Amino acid sequence: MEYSFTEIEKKWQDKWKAGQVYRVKNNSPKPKYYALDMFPYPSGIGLHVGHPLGYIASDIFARFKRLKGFNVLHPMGYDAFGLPAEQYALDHGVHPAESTRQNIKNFRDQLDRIGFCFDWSRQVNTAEPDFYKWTQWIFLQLFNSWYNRTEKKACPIESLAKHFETGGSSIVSAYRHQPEFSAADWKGFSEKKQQDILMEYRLAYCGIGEVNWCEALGTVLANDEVINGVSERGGYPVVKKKLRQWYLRITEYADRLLEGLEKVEFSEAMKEMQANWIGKSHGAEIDFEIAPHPDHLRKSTEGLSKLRVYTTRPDTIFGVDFMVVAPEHELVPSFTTAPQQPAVDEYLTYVKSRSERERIAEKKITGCFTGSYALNPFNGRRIPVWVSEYVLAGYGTGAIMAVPCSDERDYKFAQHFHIPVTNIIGAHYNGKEANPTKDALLEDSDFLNGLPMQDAIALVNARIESMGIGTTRVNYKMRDAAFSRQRYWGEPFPIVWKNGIACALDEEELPLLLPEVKEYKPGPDGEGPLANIPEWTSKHLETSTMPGYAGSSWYFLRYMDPHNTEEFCNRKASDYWGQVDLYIGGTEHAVGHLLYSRMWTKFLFDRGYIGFDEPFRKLLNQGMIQGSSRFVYRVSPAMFGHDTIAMNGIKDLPQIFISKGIITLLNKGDQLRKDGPSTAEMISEAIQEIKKEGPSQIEMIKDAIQIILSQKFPLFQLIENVEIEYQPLHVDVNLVDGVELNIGLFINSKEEFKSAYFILEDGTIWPKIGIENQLSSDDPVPDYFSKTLNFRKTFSPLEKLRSIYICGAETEKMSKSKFNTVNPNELVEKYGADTFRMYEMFLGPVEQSKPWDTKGIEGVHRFLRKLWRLFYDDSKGRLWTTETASHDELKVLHKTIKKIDEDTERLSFNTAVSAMMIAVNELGDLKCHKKEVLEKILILLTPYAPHICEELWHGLGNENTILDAIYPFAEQKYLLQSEKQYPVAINGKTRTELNISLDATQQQVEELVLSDQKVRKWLDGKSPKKVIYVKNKMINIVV
RNA sequence: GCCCAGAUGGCGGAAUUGGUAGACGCGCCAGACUCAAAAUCUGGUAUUCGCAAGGAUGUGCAGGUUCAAUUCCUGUUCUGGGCACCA
Repeated sequence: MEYSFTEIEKKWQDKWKAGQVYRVKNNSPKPKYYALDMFPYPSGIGLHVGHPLGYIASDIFARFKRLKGFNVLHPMGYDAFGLPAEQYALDHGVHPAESTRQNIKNFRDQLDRIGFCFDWSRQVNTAEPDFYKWTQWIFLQLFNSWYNRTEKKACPIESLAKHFETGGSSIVSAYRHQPEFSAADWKGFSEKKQQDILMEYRLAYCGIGEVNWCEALGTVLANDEVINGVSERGGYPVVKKKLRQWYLRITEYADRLLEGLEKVEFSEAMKEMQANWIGKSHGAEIDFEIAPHPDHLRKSTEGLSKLRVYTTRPDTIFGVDFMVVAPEHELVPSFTTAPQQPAVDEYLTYVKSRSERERIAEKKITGCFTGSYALNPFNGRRIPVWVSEYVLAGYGTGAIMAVPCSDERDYKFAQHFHIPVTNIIGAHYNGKEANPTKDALLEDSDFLNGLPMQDAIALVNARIESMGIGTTRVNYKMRDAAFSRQRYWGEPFPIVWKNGIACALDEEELPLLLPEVKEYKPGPDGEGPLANIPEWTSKHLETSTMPGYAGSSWYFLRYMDPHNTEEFCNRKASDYWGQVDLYIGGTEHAVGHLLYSRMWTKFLFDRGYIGFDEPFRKLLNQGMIQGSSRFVYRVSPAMFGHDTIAMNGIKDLPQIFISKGIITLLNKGDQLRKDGPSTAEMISEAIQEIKKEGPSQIEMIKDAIQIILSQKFPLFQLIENVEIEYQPLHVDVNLVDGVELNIGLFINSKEEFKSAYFILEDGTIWPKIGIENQLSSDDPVPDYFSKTLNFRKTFSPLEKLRSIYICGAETEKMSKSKFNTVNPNELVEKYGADTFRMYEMFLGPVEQSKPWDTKGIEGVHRFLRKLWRLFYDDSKGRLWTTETASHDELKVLHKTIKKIDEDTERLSFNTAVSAMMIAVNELGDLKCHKKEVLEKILILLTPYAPHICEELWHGLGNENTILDAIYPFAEQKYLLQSEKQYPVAINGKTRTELNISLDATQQQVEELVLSDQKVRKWLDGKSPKKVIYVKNKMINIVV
């Protein structure tokens, strides 16, 4: 009996499907476990091998937990709204719903082949009305809530209105409305005014924000779509534009999002990233008077008398050498003096064309003096006020006091514009770079002189407060989340505008369906495509749609109760399932999706809709699988001369490809030099060699090209004295084995490659032509080729020179255009789903990024066949027996149980797979075919390779499914050992090994060790200073 | 630029708490079986010196702490991810 995986996998997938074995109920006497994947965006490219990495991990864990007696929720769905579908619609006129449906079908088909244990009856799709109805509903709850800072929770907006009626704005602690108003004021306000005020308090509110505006495309662009200040599509100019936008007041949750990190099992790196994103800082806002200037009288002087800055280092106030305001700062126009006007205007125009990313990342220092001076409140010193793009309007007050001696960016700015630096930290400042220390004793700092900076902070804060020129302040780097998109393919806002007031639709009116459109072009004035629909605009419905992260902020709750038409999720269901116990997905969601979903969860908790306020108990970040692209190097037609090409037409150009090693050689090793010093050294030596003979070697390559041309392409000729030129072309990785090109596949892959010629790694030509044709295998290699061979040997002494074509390799993001995507379907067809699953796990730790490489998959496949052969022989049939297992066999079994159990539990799947291989190897060596042992091995393996295990399980005579087998436990008696082979080191270097009983005492060990022959030899008569004996680890003798 | 992570043989990786560096797999080499191939099996495989026994070196780079460092600390280089409208 052979292991015919195709048959077996089909058989069990069908049976499992028919038996609905993965259905899970919302009640069970078993403890619950919720294992969740970040659901995919169903892109048109389909699933590539990177996607299933996390899914396989969660699938293994879900199956593992089920075997261990849990009621496991393991669902899957689609995050179906998104830009690519809309872009596809724009380009091809296909409705996003249609292309998305297609893509989902394709995804589902691909997923099914891998044999996941998803409960598909719970599938969600964020773009389906029965799902987004509830996204809209939750949005309305946010819209109808405000954040009560006293109670530290979200409360209904009606309660806020009541507060205003009774006590005005000052009795609530909340996001603060300016200016304050009394209860009487409130009652006197018009409805519009009241609503405008309430809007500012809502957790989902409408405001004005800046967007990347591309006039030519008539649309708003994501930062992602802007490259070097122009649109990615078309390369049109992009400027900032102010637009009305919806926001989520996530900043009100900043502290709770920060504190919540202590309650969850995220990696420290992840917590740090989130904490940095939230960016809580303690500092002070300080007012600086602006020195009067004749120009100021000319302009409106309102608000001009002072400039408010935010600083985390008030202690450095005597080191302020200049002020910087953001280009968008509202006071820039009034600060600018007449002589500086042209320069400032020019600068502002420049900044307007810059994306925020560029502004922060650019190493180039830019800025412009406004002409105004601020006055240091403590000593009246005149401080020039500059405007620069490195200060962002959205953070703090949009203005900073620059202290070049203690801040790196301020220092570089001062250097660049020749602003003198005041040193207030004495020897801590070396005059060459800023020192952000907090430990220095302050100098030249008036009343702070001699104080440690650390202590001065409080003193300055007290002083500014008593002077009434400032206040301490907690600030967050995090900004409110922009929640609207000027796009079509997203959830419509359930909002109607009546006389400029945003009104919520009634719950009965949900879902507000996304209407059909004829075109997906943007609407007028930066509005979305919905603004092009008269029936929509005539109802005064909001024309923006919600962003991609709306649906993904709560989808994990919907899985708990996916078909509920009355509620987004019944409280009983969410109480039963509770938090996601294990959430698996990529780090790229570290600060987006994970923060938003955490906020939504906290909000729903505040309003009593769910009973927990952190969605994910434990997070595992899977690494990104990168594509490893392969290149072939085509001799550039330019070498044959443009005239010749024009004469012969472009179609039938000779296709000549040069192998990588020779290309490297032509590059004089530049590429390989990067590989590391040892290789680099080696290469540089080789280069020296090559240089001696270099020109003639290059001539040889040219000769080879000339031979091909003259014999096969007589119309072409090499230009005299031409340099060798070549073009790297991406070659489909599926045509390459490792780095060796499969020439046969390659030439058949494209019409133009049919008559290609290859100069191979050893310098020979394929197909064989010219002089080689006249040689029999016994003839000596002609001089020309032997020279080439020698020359290649000096270049790369480690490599075997062979007659093969070696491709160039580079690691890049997987993408269709780079031909480096690998479709799991092909691998599943060739090796089976079980092999594919195990191979993805065997690649390395789940959380580690790595380039994809298929070449090791054979090993895993071999392992499964080896396992099969413990049960059946290909010709003899059944091997397994019901004999009683020996002690050695049981030792292997129980050691393996312990290892697999522990490794799976700690999500170390790659080492579990290798432990499995060791077990099968050892059982093979022991010729163990005993059911008693094999049956338990199958249970250990079934989470990883469910199909083969189910088949063999039934082969052993079991009637029930292995899915619900009882997980074996490791018995101590087979694991205990009485002695251990200790490594014995002398001065830290291992010199020998000794078998010593595990319960030996220090003294016994010392005696044993020191009497050992080898040890004595190494001691060489000297007496040891110390013998270190670490039980169960090692022994070290210090001489 | 800022934040986070990573770097170990020809390759993917192992070493869970500072304690034998290179488990397991790929590749490669040699052998067995075979008319041959595939499949399978056996042995070898970090580098270097050595016939061998054995020695030296070795976890990106430069230092440090320690009886002992892939692991901890300082600095540094390179690669990957994120940086707010891609998902």
